[in-house]
Amino acid sequence: MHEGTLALGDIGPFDLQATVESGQSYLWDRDDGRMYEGEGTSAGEAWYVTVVRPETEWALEDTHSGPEVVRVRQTSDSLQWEATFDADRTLRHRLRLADDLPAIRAATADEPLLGAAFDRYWGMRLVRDPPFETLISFICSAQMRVGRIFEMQRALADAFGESVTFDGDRYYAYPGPDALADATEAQLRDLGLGYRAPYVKRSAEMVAGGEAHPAEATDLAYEDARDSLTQFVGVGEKVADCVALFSLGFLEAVPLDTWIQSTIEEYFPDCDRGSYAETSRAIRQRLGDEYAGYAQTYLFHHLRNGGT
DNA sequence: TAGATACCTTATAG
DNA sequence: ACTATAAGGTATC
Repeated sequence: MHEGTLALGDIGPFDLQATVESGQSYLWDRDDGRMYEGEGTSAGEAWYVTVVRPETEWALEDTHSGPEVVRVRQTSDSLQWEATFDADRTLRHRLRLADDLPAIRAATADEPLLGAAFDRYWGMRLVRDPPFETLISFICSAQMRVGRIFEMQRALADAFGESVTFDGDRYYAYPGPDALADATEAQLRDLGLGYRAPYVKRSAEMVAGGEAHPAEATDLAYEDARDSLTQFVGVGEKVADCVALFSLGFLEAVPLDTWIQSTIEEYFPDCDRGSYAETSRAIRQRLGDEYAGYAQTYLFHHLRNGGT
């Protein structure tokens, strides 16, 4: 068992529950099994656990080959973790612990609604999840409630993921491209994916067959990256923006989901330009260009939890 | 190119 | 109980 502690004094403002339960990542589970039961459910100092493949996140180094388990919880003054490997760098990377939150907030728009969102969830970070996992989980997110999206990813991992034991318990890694490409549409539908089942299978086949990989968009200019990501089946502009923002590090990406669209109607009506691309540009500029995606994520979480 | 419609499944409102 | 509606949309026509 590896373990470690990250002092909040070094990291800066951080909110673990908001970060992993706000609907940007569907790859973490609360250890008490009460993942995503709403705001009122106190996460307290609950542990959150996920299975990672360090070699896919650290392509340049690290020789780990199999899946590894890491769990983390937030205490009054630190982030505490336990894992099957040395998870320090992985956590810093995936939870974007190096982000300078005060500087990011200062660089976004001085709007009352946004200020309320920042105040309410101050410390929430964007995540940096692996590209394939993000691609598939957001294909699944279409017309789905956040709580059910978590369930679907859990079902996918349980059905097709590689297992690994940690501290006496069995965990399942997120299935890779090959596993999902080999799954039948019927199997995926049985997990409750509905019409998203063939999308998941076909996109997995594209990656497994070497035809394309979501990570390839990383080096493109933002809008080119978004366009490139829509080549995957089941990926339109909104899901492409989610992959760009929550995985590839395009912090200016603003996924135009139903919540943000209604927010635009109510608070920023002049930003509604008809098309996705033009409205996207307008709201991005309004929220603060380079960190507009951070602003979007705070707004989304705030509004979805009843904020006005 | 812009607009309308079908699509799986589940939960909640009426 | 039963139907309508909506849920972090996309593909197709």
